Amino acid sequence: MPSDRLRVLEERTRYQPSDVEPRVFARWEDAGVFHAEPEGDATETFSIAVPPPNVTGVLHMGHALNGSIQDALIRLARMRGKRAKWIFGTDHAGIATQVKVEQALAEEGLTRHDLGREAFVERVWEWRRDHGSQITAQFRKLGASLDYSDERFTMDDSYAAAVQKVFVALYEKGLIYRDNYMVNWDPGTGSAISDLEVEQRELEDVLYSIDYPLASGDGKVTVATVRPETMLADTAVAVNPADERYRHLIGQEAVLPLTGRRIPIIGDDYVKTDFGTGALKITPGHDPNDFEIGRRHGLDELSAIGEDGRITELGGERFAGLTADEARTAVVAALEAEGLVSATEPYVHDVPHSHRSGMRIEPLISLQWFCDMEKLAGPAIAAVKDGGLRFHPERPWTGVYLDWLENIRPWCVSRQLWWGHQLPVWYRGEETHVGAAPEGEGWERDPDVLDTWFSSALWPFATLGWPEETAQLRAFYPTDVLSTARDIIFLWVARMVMFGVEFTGELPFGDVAIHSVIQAPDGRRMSKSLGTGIDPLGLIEGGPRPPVYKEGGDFPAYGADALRFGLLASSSSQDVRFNEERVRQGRDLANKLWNASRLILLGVQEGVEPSPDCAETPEDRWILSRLERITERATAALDRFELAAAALELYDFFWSELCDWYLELAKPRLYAEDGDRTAVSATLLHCLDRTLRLLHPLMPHVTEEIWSFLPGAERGLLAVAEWPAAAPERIDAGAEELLGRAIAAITELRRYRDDAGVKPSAVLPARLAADGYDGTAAAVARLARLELRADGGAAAAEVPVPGGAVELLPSADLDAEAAGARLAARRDKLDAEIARLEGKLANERFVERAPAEVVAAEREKLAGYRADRDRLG
RNA sequence: GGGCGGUUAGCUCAGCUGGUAGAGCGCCUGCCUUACAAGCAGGAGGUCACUGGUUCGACCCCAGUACCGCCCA
Repeated sequence: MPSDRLRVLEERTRYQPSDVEPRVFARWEDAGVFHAEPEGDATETFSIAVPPPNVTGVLHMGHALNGSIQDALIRLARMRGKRAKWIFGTDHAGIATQVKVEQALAEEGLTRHDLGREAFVERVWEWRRDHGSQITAQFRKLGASLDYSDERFTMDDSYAAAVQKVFVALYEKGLIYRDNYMVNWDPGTGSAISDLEVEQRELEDVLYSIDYPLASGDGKVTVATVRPETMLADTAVAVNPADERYRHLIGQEAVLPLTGRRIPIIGDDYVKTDFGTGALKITPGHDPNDFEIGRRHGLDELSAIGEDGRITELGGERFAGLTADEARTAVVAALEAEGLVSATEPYVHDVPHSHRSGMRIEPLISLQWFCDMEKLAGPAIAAVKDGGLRFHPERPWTGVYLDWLENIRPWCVSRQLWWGHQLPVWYRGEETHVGAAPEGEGWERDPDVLDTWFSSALWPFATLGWPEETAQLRAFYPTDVLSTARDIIFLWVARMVMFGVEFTGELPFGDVAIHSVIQAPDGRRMSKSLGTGIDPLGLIEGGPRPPVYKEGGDFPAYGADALRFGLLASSSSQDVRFNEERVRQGRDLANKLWNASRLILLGVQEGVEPSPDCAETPEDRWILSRLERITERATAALDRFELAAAALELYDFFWSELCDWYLELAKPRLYAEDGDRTAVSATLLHCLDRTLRLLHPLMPHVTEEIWSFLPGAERGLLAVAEWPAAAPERIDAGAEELLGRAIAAITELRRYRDDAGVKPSAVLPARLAADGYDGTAAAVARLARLELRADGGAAAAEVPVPGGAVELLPSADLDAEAAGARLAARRDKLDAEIARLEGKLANERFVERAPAEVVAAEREKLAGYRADRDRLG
């Protein structure tokens, strides 16, 4: 009779995550297991700084996967007895948040300019108060053991102080400077954005060939361009000095149509002779490549398009004030009127677009603040080369990281936004002051804010109180691991490393775990705007399938453990398509765990506690041996950041070895009415205890819940139970060999029965004529449904098994003829194998050159096949 | 233009330092066998993209080709 404590186990034949998960999570939080004090014994610490999610964001599949990975690592460390802190917080996400609040304002018919800067920023803070905790709640639903009691925000006062200190320090070192430089102007947000926020999109444009008359009056030079409207700001024509057609023109001048301006014809290797006409109009003010060429040749930098996206006074009365698009039409018309457009052709090319607003980038020369990254990159490169910083998997990400750093470009860090860290820069006339607000009259603060990524580059140490020498900083910095997707290597990883080394003198983390980007099931990018996004909460709690699923219907409530398992099991170094089946596999695993636990916990002898020292049969020794092997393998996989391998190997062990074989083998002893069931009970409980520990980092809720039913003295929470150390001395090769035979024999016999059409319930009389079944014969007989006898006369059929055969005796349930087809097929297969091996072994070169153990193994295989073949007759 | 990755069962993906390929789902046959039908037993299904090379032996190493994808310019 189960005690009251176990009643729920008896009643529930299906595991219900929705009942369990919130309850278990509350237990962890109430016990304070997520919080790590920086003080205490000198035991080891372990920390991970969560890549801060956008404060206004919602949990997406990337968060869910990354959260599952980090949580597994943190939980593993916690179980190892380390003071494990998963640093929690959110990012103010300048552009994204500002856009969101502006959209809300728009619904009231307002713009941020109606409110003014101060009121607008206050509005954003309000928004943050109202919506900022959403993603926190979602991380909790995932079971993430973040230290929620110690939350950071990149706009906290202390964090802002850190940002300012970094800015000022870099400025004083000359690494931050103000310059007129070409930037990616995003007309959508009205701000400059960094190179990393630009994405290339393929677009069909028209390539125009335009004639520029030579100033000498003697002929013309024809240039090709997709942006004719920028010609108003042309300051040169360039040709390749190696180009025979044009070489003689270098040094001459052309007359810029519509304006009459005379511009030089220059020679530059950049010009491709086989593209377009081989002559290039140079517009340093509106094209990044032209900008570089312009600087090389000392050309003027004119702006025909302003920050408002309209033609400047450079366009004269005819064009000034037009949008760039309108100007294109007008300029082409004007050129055509003068007969200067000599050709047009469709042209498909990559065009930069804002990752933020989706609008086409307008390259402009603009006065911005830049960070010179070259000096900072040196130590970041060295960190990888001297092994202090390790990527997992090493390839190809180490190379990607190094390539970027080795070709690093200045970083435009100012943004024309209101929400963010306003630059600590003041101007008065020609004076510039950088730092705290200056004394005196007439200073005006630079209205721009810093790129959000500038502040997130400080995340691993600013969250711990830097620049103050806090206890937290001492205990938890450097952090141990940064886990993220490949698309964030430059945005976060590299910059965190650069700033970490520069300001703390230490790498912010030693290991970088790069995980898959999860694509939509149809292979496209997962994105809300494409309608290809899948909400992780919909999988945890159930809900309608999003539009990517044509078949529609609802997701069942798979639960957080199922989602975690599914994501971890399908994540590798490659990008992967989201696979609902893996989540289902996770749910099935949770259910199987629940039910295996029911079998064990409701079946064991009362008062017995888990113990690995009670083996009394070969199968006991076998499962204890297997348990040590999986412990070793799973631990190694986790330590190598191979979460998928850990998940799948644990699944395999639990399902295919523990459940399919050991539980079945143990049942007779477990159910025995008389006698002492201590040994089998203790061993079963030990198997369960160990399995729960091993699976806990991956599936924390279900394992914690089952843990609470394990017998024994006050066990405490699984979340802080000890991670098992592998005990190699329990590996028992003899038992593994013995059970390997038994399992193979049972499988062989079942196959025979099935092929011979024997009723599943029939128990066949049989005689064992094989060696190596000491202590397992009874189990073989039971699981293959045989009744073993010593006599019985002539066999009706022989089934080859390792070490010999099982002779099936005549009985009403056995129609030996029915197995004929199968036997014939098996003979054929054996004949083919024998022929193949004979051929291989007859090859002198193989016998001579292959390692002796390989040859011996092949010989042994051949002998085995021949013996089986003989038995089949 | 430069670089990186992929191509393995119907689908989604594993496959460690070369020794005749695996999982989940799907499919077929049987099972309500007292933990689990979200289950159990058995089965079918693969010229590992293509072409050469190295090797006793290649999914794995090398060279090239095709297609798909990503990053950088």
